Amino acid sequence: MAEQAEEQAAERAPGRPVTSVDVARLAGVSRATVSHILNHQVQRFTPRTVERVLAAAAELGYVKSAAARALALGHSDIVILVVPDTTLSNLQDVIEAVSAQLQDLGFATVVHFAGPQGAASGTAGLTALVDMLRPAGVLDLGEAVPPEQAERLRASGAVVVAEYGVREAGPMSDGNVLIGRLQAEHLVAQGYRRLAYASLDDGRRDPWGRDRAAGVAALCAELGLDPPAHLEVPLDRAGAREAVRTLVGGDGPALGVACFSDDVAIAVLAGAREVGVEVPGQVGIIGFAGSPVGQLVAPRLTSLAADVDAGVAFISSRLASVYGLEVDGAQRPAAEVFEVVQGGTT
Amino acid sequence: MAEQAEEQAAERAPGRPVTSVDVARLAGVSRATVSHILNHQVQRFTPRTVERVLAAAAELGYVKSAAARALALGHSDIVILVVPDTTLSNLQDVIEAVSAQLQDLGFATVVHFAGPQGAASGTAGLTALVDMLRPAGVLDLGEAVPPEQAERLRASGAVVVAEYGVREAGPMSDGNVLIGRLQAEHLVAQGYRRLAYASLDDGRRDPWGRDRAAGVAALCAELGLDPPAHLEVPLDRAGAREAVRTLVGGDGPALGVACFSDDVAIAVLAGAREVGVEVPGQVGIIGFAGSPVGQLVAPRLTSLAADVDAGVAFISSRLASVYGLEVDGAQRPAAEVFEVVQGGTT
DNA sequence: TTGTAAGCGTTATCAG
DNA sequence: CTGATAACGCTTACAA
Repeated sequence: MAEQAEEQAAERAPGRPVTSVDVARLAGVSRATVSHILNHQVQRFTPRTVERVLAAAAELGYVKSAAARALALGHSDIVILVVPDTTLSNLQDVIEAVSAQLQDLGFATVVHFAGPQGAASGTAGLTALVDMLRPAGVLDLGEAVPPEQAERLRASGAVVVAEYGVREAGPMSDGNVLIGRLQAEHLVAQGYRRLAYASLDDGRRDPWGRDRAAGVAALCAELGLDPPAHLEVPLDRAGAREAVRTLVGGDGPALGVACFSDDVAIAVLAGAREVGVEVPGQVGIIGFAGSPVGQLVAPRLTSLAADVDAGVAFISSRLASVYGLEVDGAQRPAAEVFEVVQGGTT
Repeated sequence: MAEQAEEQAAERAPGRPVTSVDVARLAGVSRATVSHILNHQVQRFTPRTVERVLAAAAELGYVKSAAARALALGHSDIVILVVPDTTLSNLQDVIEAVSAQLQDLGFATVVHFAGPQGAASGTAGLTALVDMLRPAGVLDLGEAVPPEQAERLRASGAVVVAEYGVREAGPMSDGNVLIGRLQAEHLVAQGYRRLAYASLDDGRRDPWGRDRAAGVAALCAELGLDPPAHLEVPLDRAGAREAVRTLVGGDGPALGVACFSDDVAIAVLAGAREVGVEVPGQVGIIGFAGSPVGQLVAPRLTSLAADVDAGVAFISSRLASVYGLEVDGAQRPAAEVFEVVQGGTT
């Protein structure tokens, strides 16, 4: 059906995009009728008219112009998903999951990559996008939108769902706290009584590290363990070596390290190898994401895998609630979303 | 200056955005004059008029409505970057590089992830997006847009820069051939007389593999070596083992493997370890991207690193030339963009 | 050198 | 039930 429609559209008007007047002509009604039927209640029209309009629209492959719609209405059905300047291993999966969920809610998603925080140009791109699209919402995956800009966007009428920052606690924050806690729980279960959190040090921002570390710290506090150390691990041998060396000084109890990602875990593993401490004997390592490459190194990584779909469901559910839409996803990530992949590093 | 302007705007008209008619009124000219001065040559107006208009615009904090502009112009300042359904390790770097470059040219970038080739939804999504946004351009990172659809989009008036496919040779294709050749040159320089190309087998598409392999093959032909074998490597232990086993049968000359990515190289390395062949003695491995994780495994990966910024500069330069903009980037990737990172696998 | 007026495609109001 | 008509804010011939 779709292919047929598109073919027809191509045959019909080479060069000019399909507009509502085309649909109106084909259906034998006025532009206003088309607009009404395509937006408001289909109820108030003759079934036959509705049928004709819908058929005509489908046949021509008609899509409302975002520009014109935004101009007339003041806002569009588009949601801008802002990706922070952060190293995210399974970024593609996350984006696809969010897009799919928003699509089910009737929103069209466009993804915008925020540049490095400093660059003035970075926020300019998003501003231009918001000005043009008047989006139904701006979803910030993690501190990509600075507070003052968020305010400016709200002033422009955009619904900014950016509660994921460290600044105000929200589901995103909760989710990351949970991740840290689950990693810590595994380490404790494996017998490690001294914990640490390892974040990534690669020049990019890390909006989630603090929450993850907080999750680890919370468990330590509950169990009466020492507060976890925090180390920043760069993805290179020398840096990893130094980072590990700072922690495995004396001959205290074995150290369990919860890592920001599998890449960081691999770095810690490399650092441990360089320093000459035994894994998992003296140091235990658990990564995050359960990425394939983690299973290819020796020894295989222990990692906390996440169900991406379920894990990001709450993001779209937030927007849905703003617009009063029904949604089946949970309001915040639960432990069932995660699962430990047992490797050889714990 | 900017803050001042915004404050004034806020004070002046709470609620309603500043339009060009406001500027015109304040400057004592017509809307047309404002538009002319703000867009075209400032030359053709009285310095005093120009001054007044500019001052008025600044004072009110006026910003052109992108929606209205798009509507009048027929297209927006938005560029859609289409990412193929491919596993790209440094995808984020590539996207950010392209975004930054386009931003400098005055475009706002949105990223569209093309679904699996078969899925009708994937191409339909892009079509809908193009119809909605009327983008200034559609940039295809690699065979994400099938030829028929590209034609259809062009018919809709979109500027499609999608010459990167294998179908028609272009800068992108050249670049990938070059990558394969440079990898092969390194392997040959290290003494390997039997080459192979290893692509990634993960269910996603691989738009660049053919060109990379062609680059390897070309060098082999020039040097009178046997044509390179081609193996598909999945990112898991068992699969990697099998892939390696098929190639290192007898006791022929040492085999040099040029890999699609560092992840694939790590998989080949793992496979070799499992099969029990020596690296770099019996098998030499060179990855691609020079990713950090490649330097953290043991032995360290030899890899062909790429300067992402320079490597993708030609993409934005293509669009710039279409719009007659000045750009300093080269028209196609050159060898200087790449550099071999010597590790322990060759 | 500057102004007038006709669109661009959609939505909302108000008649018929 | 359906259809004119008027915005929305900007660009751009064309006229003065």
